[in-house]
Amino acid sequence: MTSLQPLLNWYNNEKRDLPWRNTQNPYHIWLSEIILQQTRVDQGLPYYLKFVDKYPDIQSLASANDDEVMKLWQGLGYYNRAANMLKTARIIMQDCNGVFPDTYDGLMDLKGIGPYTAAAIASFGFNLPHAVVDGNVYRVLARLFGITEAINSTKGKKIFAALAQELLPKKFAAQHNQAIMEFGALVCKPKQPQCVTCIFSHSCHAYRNNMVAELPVKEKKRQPVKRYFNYLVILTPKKELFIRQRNNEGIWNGLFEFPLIETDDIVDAAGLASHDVVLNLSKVLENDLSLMASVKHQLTHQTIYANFWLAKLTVNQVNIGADYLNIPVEKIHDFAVPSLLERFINTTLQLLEKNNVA
DNA sequence: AAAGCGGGGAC
DNA sequence: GTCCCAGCTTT
Repeated sequence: MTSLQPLLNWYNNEKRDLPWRNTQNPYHIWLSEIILQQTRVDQGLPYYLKFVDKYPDIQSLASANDDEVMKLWQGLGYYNRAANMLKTARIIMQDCNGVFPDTYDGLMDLKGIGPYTAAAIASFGFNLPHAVVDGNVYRVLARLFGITEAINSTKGKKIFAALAQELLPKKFAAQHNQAIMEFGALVCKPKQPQCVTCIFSHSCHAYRNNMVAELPVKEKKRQPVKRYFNYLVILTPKKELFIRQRNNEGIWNGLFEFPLIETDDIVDAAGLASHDVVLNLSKVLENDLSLMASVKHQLTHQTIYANFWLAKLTVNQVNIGADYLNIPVEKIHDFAVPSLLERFINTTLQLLEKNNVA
């Protein structure tokens, strides 16, 4: 295996029709690449269409409202991507006259753009000879060449980056980069790769040596931690509730949520009574806190057990802190919230409203 | 070098 | 349940 020459022909015959292909508009390419970071094409596609429609150029994005962008990003995950995208759009407007940098190094200076995305924009947008190395490329090269170095080790990253660059046909950088990623997504898949009909089956090191299932090698990750969230759904007589924007550099940064009490273990209503927010409410509660829903939510590195507690008040005004917003129940749909809350809002809270129990 | 960051699809 | 996806930032 010394050349990936058959790849371009395969790509021309088998490629999917995707809206960010066959354009050299750096803004559109950048937008698609940010959205697709650690995100499947099927999942990212509707978001790409929404963003292009609402923000057709970098100027419209740069002048957008932060919370509005976050709302459009809701459900896609890795929310710092949206914040960094907005920062970068504004920097390009202010410092670069609205024109995207057209060099790899210039792109690398921007927030949210790393080695992969810089190579992608450089090749797709400007046809510069920089090889992309994403999850697909790691897998394809590891198998074709039988590389057992871990793809998430420093040494491994260097080896794969150098090999990818060496294999790049410099006159066809954009096509080749698209092709190898598409090949990884459609043929050389993580599970059940299509080895029998693969164009490289005669030369693939992993296939010839029965190592396909073992490659690529990845150093193991740690165990998810368990967290226990208690959300207070505080309802006033005139049907308003309280939310707050997360601003702690942790998960869901920039999203909104109900008042949250995090505990070290599962607690009941009595176990919440000693916390400040509940103490502040205690004199104006219509009943004790009642459990509305109990939900398990799996993130990559955290397992969140969330309980939603209904706190019906006898008064409309209550002082639980300056950073809380007091909004009519139906306005919750205007705010970007974690998927965990979105599901609760569209099920349990919706029922509560409909039955007019509130 | 290692940790942290989402959500969903495939198996 | 596990794995992984057009990765990047921070420490």
